[in-house]
Amino acid sequence: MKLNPHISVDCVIFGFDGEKLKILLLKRNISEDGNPVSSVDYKLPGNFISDEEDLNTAANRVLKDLTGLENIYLKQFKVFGKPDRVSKEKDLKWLHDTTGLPIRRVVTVAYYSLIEINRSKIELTGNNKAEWVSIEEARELAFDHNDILNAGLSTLRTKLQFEPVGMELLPEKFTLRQLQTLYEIILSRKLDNRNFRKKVLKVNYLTAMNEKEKDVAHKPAQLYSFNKELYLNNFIQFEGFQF
Amino acid sequence: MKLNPHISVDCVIFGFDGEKLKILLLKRNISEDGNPVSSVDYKLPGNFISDEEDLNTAANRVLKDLTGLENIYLKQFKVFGKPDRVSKEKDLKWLHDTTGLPIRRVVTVAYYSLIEINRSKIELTGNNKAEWVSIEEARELAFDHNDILNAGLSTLRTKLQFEPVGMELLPEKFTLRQLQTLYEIILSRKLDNRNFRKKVLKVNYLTAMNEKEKDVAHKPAQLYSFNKELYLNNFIQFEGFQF
DNA sequence: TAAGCTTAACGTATTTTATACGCTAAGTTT
DNA sequence: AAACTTAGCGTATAAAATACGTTAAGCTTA
Repeated sequence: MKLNPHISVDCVIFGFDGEKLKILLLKRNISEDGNPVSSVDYKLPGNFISDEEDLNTAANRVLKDLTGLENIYLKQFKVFGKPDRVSKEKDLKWLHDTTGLPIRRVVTVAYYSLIEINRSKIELTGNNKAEWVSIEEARELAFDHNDILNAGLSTLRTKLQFEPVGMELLPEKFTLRQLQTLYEIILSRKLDNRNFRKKVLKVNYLTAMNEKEKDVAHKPAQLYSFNKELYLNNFIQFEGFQF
Repeated sequence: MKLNPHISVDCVIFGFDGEKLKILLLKRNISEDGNPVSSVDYKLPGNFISDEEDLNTAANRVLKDLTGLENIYLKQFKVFGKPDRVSKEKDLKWLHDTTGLPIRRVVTVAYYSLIEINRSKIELTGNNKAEWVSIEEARELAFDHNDILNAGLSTLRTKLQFEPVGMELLPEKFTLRQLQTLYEIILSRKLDNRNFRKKVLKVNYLTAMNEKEKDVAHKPAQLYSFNKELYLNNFIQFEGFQF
């Protein structure tokens, strides 16, 4: 029996809660026959794509179905396509086909997405329960999803050096401290706050709001917002903060 | 009738002849019924992949079948997958399937490759004739191959800024002048030769040979080679020349 | 209410890196 | 031997990255 190749889209969805970098995973608590499973299983959100669907459309659909959000930062970053992808027996139960056949080979187009964690209304019902998991805890994923996650994380780190993508993970109004903490966490190192501030304020696409931080036990900081249009207009090839 | 998605691998193969940046294209001179065609048609080398084949393996196979070369710089850079990819009637004749059906949708995993132009023994026979075409002349490609080519070129330019990939396009022994010319052509601007030399000689992965240029009508230059192992060992995340 | 704590916010000195440009050397061609 | 061409070394200046000092503004607590 010859099986056709199937194309799926998987998304590494990043979020930031102010302290940790997180990713949105699907947790399988209950096996298909209704019995509880002993081992906890996570997988990246994803789906097979239909013949008529554009890849980017499919990725956006996965994101919308899960979070309810649209027009979100979402970029393709790699394709995974080993034919022996499904090697472990237990992984087979994750795989469905419209024909009901098990799938021996899947080509996965991997996307990474940056979303503001509080805007997402994640789906808590159903068999696949969505959950924000911090990077350190996100190990032991199904299939080759660990590889995909690591590749996505590496892409995010690299991207951050050359394009101001950090703002996508923050609320519309944010302080420079929040931005710096985010950079520090993604890059895994401390940054000098005075130099960070200098570099960041040199660009013109950060607009100071007429507003300050509230309910903090110290001097409240100025709030800023990211002017995406202004950034895109001045964008030549690369622009961002290099640390 | 429901058609299954098909996955193909297309390669943007770059070469450098000392003066121009070129890409390896397949030229179709004769139509399928044997009559000459009026319009010249080019396409990128590529192939459909079988169910059992790894994507990278498939790309390497395309490269080897065409040039006879193995272990060549070859990197995946983007996936193209609009369902309406085949829109023009004339493009249909390029598409085959093992079943003989026309293909309505193809997902293409695009690779770019850097090869030393003189090492390739390209296949000059057969219906699809391979030809090195300079970038400026490479217009009017079949399907969405123009998009793929442009994306590949953009990837190469960006990559060059951060990793020393230029050497892949040069012979094993090369002069700094050759290297500079290559950089100038890919980046489309003149570089100061004294500063270029300073920056390039600071790295440790360029080894001076005990040999000089020959048969030139001026002072012969020192020959260098690229020590790939040394580069990869010292490689942290990015290293290269930024101009 | 004053002292102490925390983070915001501004500034300066130093080092490193990038850029601009002058000049001599070693070959070939005429 | 003079003219020509590219190789190859150096220095002076500008720009960017880094290190670090200091005051300000609000909150908490004694």
